Amino acid sequence: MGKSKDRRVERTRSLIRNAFLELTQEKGYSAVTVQNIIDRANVGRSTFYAHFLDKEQLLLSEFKEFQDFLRQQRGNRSIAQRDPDMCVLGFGLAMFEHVQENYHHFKALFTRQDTAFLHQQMQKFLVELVQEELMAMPRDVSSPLPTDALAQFIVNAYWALLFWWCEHEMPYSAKEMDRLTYVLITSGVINMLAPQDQGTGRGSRI
Amino acid sequence: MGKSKDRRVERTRSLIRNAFLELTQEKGYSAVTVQNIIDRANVGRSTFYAHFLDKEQLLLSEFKEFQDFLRQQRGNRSIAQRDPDMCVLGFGLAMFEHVQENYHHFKALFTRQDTAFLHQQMQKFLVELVQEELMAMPRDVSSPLPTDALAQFIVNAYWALLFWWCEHEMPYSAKEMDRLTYVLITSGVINMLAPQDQGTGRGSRI
Amino acid sequence: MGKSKDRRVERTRSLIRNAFLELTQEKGYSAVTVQNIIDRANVGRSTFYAHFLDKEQLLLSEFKEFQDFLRQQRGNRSIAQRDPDMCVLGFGLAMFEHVQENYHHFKALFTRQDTAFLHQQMQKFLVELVQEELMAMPRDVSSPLPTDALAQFIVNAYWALLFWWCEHEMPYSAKEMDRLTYVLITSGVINMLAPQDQGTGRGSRI
Amino acid sequence: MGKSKDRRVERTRSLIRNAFLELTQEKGYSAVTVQNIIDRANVGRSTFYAHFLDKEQLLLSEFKEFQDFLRQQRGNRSIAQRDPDMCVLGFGLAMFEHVQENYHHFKALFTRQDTAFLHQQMQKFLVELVQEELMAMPRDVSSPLPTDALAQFIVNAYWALLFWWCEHEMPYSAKEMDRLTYVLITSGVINMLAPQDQGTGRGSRI
DNA sequence: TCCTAAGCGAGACGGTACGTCTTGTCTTCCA
DNA sequence: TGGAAGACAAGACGTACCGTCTCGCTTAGGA
Repeated sequence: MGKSKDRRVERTRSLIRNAFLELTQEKGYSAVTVQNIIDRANVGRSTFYAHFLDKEQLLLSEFKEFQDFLRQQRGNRSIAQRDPDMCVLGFGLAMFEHVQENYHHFKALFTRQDTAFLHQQMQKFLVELVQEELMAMPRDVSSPLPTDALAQFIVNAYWALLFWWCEHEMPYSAKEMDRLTYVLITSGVINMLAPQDQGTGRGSRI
Repeated sequence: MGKSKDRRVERTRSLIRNAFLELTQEKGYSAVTVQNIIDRANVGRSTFYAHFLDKEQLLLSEFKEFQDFLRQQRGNRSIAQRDPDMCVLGFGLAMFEHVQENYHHFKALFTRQDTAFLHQQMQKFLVELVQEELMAMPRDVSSPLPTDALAQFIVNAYWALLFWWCEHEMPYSAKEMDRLTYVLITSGVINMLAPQDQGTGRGSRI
Repeated sequence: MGKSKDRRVERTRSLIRNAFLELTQEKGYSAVTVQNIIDRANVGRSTFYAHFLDKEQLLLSEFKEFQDFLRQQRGNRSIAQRDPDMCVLGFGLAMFEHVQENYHHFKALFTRQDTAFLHQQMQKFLVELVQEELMAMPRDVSSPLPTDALAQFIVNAYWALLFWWCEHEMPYSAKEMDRLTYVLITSGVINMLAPQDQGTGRGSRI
Repeated sequence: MGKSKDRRVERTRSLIRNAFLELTQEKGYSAVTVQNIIDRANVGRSTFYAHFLDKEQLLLSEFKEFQDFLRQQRGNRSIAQRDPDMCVLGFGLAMFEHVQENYHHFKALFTRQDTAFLHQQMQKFLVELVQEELMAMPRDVSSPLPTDALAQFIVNAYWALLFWWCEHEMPYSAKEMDRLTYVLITSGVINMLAPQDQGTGRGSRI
């Protein structure tokens, strides 16, 4: 009863994804044409369109699993809660680590000025993720900024640092980056400029 | 030496820019074609290319004046320094106000998912602006993060809030937005969640 | 010897032929795709190609039996020869009658401007048929036109009238059509314009 | 005021038509792709489609002038009428001659089995031409066949002989072909088989 | 005031990539 | 294990834009 599918399907998808990955790293996302991809993958034009709506969706599909992975970090909260620092921003370390592992791929996608839709898609996803967490937290209702604005800020901070990190060939470890970002977000720039009290001793994460 | 120029030149540029503005607001940047623009402007195709390199540069040229305006805020520092809050982040209020004044234009450019290059261009510009300021500041050399990373963080924070503000039809005044962003950046999220000491009393701006 | 084949084979061929017939009548031959046929017939793609070389051959195969039927009329000559009119052009009446019986099918195949290969195939077949007959006849060797040209003329005449007949929803009986065509071919247009001697009394058919 | 058009337009159309002609003769009509044509003509794809609806219309447009030429033969009737043979079927000789002059082009278009639409288009045109003439003639209203059927017969006869002529590398002169066709049409096959009175002495053409 | 260089509209053009379509082959799976 | 189902490569199609170009017409500004 298991639908079983044709084994070729997975092979073809794989050929296409790999060809795309290679080409993206070689020439940058927007310079790659569908023709390039199918030539490299030795695949028919219609086959490409049978599997992916277009080049954009192909890229986004690559990030679906990344998103699932990040979302899954939230599931680990029961463990995370034992470590009081591992809470709302639990996805941070995982994200830095994942990017580090697939450095070449992300580098190609971050340095070029195309792929904006990717960034927006990812940020939108993260905003939702963070927002859900924020809403679940007990917090002062008189807070001046709505939750979504706050989430926007947090995600952008992470993204900015992630971007910078990639562009500069990862001068810090993933753990350090996560830590630094966390401090910036929670305690602000002050601690970065005049690190008198280092901010982190202040209590549990957020 | 006074080359005097043909008066028609300015007229033509204006026709093109207006047509472009209208169309962008109607259909979003990426849906507008050069053909659309020249039709609306009643202008020949070659005329368009005589004045602008392409559609992208046309948009960027619109932002050149915005950038000059923002850069100019730095020149006002002598005055600003009397108000200790008006320092490195002096461009903030001006930016919120400018966007507010040209709301419809910015709204079209912010809500859609195209125009990534614009955002990147603007952020790159702002990063440089902020970075210069940061470098001019006396600061602890042992600061864990390099200046450009810090600038990246600051600019992204402003941009994230600006974006959010536009998307939600400006629920706060420009002054309030600037204030909130400032607090987020300097003192972190803590103050937003549990606003016990409001953060601003902590000292002069950065 | 009668290995009975697989009954499914015949069933499948039938499904395909019927689907094809329906679709041809609905949209005209050339608008029908192999995909259309197999969808309508609930049959796999390879199944189609297992049974027919391609769409064209499928149509031609439909006409094979028609051709056999027409050729068979020559076999009836022993009877035909008693009627001196039933000779070389003996296939004529049979052809008109057959078309009349399968009017809807032929209508679809004649009115549209595709199916040229069908017409050419049929005409080629008829030309051979007629030519054989002509060659068997005792005739003046000094005849100005070669036999095949003559056969070409004769067949085209029949086909032209058949075509016209179908297009105009068969305003005459099959017998009348055969008679008229016969007269046109043998005695020419003269008799049609000024039918003084009606031409048919001139002797036996050709 | 005189439209004058761009001179390039005519040049481009010419390049395309020539490329098409060459290719058609080399590989046959249906084997020629639009890409082939524009490659050979050194012309952009969109340019092709700006000038011609598609490959089919390109071919038909080539025949428009042929049709005009044939129609024009009717205009010569005032002269024709002095020669009583030159009347309704006046287009015949002109047609055979024209085909002879452009033999290679027509050969390519007649021998292959793809171009059916061309034949039908030309026949439809000729049927109308002949029909108009027939209608203008004083004739017995009791004629058994409608004018259009008669026209169909006449045109098909001409076309059949023209086709045969081309396929066999023009074994007769254009004048002879016209004569033979004329006799077949007016007096029927009888005269071809037993050419006792050659038929032409019978009076004026039709 | 005339003349001439430039600005301009109009739009043809070569070119590139797109997403759709159909064909005939080839592989997998299932009864 | 033989035949149905359908995935696949191949490649033509017609469309949409792009940025370059060639025209003449109009018009401003210097002579």
